[in-house]
Amino acid sequence: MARTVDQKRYAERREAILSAAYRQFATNGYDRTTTAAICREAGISSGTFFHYFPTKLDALVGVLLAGVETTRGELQRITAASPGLAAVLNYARVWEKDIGDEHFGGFAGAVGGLPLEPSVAAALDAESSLIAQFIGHHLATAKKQGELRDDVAVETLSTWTRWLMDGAAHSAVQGEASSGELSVAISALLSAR
Amino acid sequence: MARTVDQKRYAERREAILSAAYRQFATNGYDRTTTAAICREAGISSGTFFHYFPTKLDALVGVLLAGVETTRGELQRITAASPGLAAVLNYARVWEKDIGDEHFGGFAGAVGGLPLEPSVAAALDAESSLIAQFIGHHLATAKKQGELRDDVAVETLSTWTRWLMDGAAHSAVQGEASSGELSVAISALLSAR
Amino acid sequence: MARTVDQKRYAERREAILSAAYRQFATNGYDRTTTAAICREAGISSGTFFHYFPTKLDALVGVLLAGVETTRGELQRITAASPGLAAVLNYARVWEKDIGDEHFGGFAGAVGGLPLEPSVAAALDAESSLIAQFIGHHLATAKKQGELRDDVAVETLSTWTRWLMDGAAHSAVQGEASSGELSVAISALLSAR
Amino acid sequence: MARTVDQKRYAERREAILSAAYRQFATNGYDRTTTAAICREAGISSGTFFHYFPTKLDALVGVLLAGVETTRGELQRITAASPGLAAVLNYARVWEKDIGDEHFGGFAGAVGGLPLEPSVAAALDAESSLIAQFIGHHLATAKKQGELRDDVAVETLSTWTRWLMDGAAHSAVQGEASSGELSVAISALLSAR
DNA sequence: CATGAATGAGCCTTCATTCAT
DNA sequence: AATGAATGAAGGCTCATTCAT
Repeated sequence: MARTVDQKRYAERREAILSAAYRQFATNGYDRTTTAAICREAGISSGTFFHYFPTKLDALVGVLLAGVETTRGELQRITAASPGLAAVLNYARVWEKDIGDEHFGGFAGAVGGLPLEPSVAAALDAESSLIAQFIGHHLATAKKQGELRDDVAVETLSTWTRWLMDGAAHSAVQGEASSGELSVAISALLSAR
Repeated sequence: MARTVDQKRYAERREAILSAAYRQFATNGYDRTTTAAICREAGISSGTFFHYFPTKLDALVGVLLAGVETTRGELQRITAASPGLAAVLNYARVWEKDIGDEHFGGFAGAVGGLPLEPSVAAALDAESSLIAQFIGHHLATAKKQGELRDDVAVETLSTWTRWLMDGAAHSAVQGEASSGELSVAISALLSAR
Repeated sequence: MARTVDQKRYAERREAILSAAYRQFATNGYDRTTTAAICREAGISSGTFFHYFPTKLDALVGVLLAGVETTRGELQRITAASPGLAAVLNYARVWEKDIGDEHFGGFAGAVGGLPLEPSVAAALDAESSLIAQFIGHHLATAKKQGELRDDVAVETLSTWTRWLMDGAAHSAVQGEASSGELSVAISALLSAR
Repeated sequence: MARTVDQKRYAERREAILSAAYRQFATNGYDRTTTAAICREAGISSGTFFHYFPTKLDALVGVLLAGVETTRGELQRITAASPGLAAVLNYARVWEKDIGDEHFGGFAGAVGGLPLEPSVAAALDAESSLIAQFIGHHLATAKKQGELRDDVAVETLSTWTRWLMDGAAHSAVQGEASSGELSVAISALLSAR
């Protein structure tokens, strides 16, 4: 029983630290975020921080991997609900909401500025692979169903779709809002006409 | 006479420092780049560095503004050579070459990770405004000439074009090459069919 | 328990740093005192120094405020022991001993040379107000008891008394000893004859 | 002829640098005054500064020695005009005006904060010896003329007089004005009653 | 588990002085 | 004489990490 309580307490605290770290990284960038600031925001001591994450980089990787899990869940949900082009467009809408988050841009920048540490690169790769695979899979289905234009290979269309998503994300970081436009753009680019 | 020599010498040295700073920022990120490393790479002393750039941030802004001038030159050249859709596609090819540069990605990340200092933001704005204006101008011309699809407003097409460019840049940063594809994608997205 | 020990240890260490800082400031002046020198003299690391005093200026203010407390204590002791003119003369003797200290002059100079930072000015004000009030209070009593000359207002006599004290301090800084003369001078200036 | 012009030009420029240095030292203290700031205020280049004063310390000594000359002149003037106690009181009035100068305090502090360099100490000594000798001489005369109290030795009265002057100077530095009071205090302390 | 005092390497920046022109 | 670019040593301060309690 105690074990159960401990594990719950442990998980909650870990979550709290991750959340604090995310906000700090997003606001100040990785290098300018001090572990002390994370501790303060999470309401813990520096020693405690160390219990959960041996190094600052571990905390960043933790945030990143948590993001991967969230993404995985969203993709699964969407896959279950709608196949083909609709799935991709639905995810574009989710994406658009994510990149509109006040912290998204800062966090993306914080990570981008890093000389790619292997563990960070791995987490980043995991996330983008997940998405690339999702798009590839559903566009292949869409192709079979004749939903896509015919003059360009599916693989190329997948790449272009990701470009639009990343580009929209970049715009969002610059503070240019673009509500609802992304899925329209993707549709315009991919659809058979 | 001495004046002429001095100014030339001054400009050359400034250029050399800027170049060294660019490579360092690109490789290690802004915060992890030490002024000592820039000095070493430029072959100058720390005192000389601060003679040219009072602070590390000033050096970054210097790099950025030099980039703006380069971009301005390229855009003028292209504008003079080809109007309308062709101009945009031509710049897309230049862009594709730029983002393929081994340092481009690192430098973009280095800048992105910064809590936007006003001077940095201003330089960044100057560059993107230049490009946005260029694209807007030439797409408007293209519209008049019937080169563009009719179902989407020109302003929207401009935004989508920038999305594709930024997205391709992001891909390049991730190390995914995309030789020649960008202009094809833009053409596919914009062209009247 | 641990708490008690910690607080004691903390206070002792703080005291040791303050003491080292005092000697350094007195010997070399504020600007020429390096935090490294204070650390060396106190036997601590640079990090520890900043754990106790975030900036070098904070250490100076700490020294100053500790001095204010010492002065407050002396004045209270003297006030309790002897009222009127005697109290002032007794404090003059304490003052004479203080300014004879080998470090007094240097420290006074170190502080005087500073472009008055608000926090330094405040500490300095606190000390001189304490003394001015003490002198004013006891001379007023002396006046009532007919111990003072009658041709000059009490407030003026207070000022003059402080002038003699400050002047004697200045002499001491210049290395001119003046054992026991200050209280005689004050007495000669103030007494009813 | 050219020689005369050169010498005049040299002297004027030296004067200008000294004046700029004085204001800078007074405003910011010796250590915090940069040679660059002195150059800027004097309207010269760093190289020129070096022609006149090989080191920053030399500039300070220059300022100090110029002050000694000024003081010497004042004392001679007063000595010629009035002997005995009157001379001392007259100089007290001059002193009071000097210490009221907006830069006096700062400059005094700037010098006081220095770890006594021999050349600085020498200049300071020269000035205070001048004054001590002046006071000693005129009080001896006053003694003979029966202008002084009888219960204290002349040497002691000289010391006390300097204490009052230094103390008043200290008050002035602290920003407490004391117009006209100093000579009254000295008179009250010294006079036969 | 939790705490927070302690460490010390490393960074940006300043500035007196030199010297080629 | 005058200039101002160049130097480089030195200093205050930060912060990730450790460890005794």
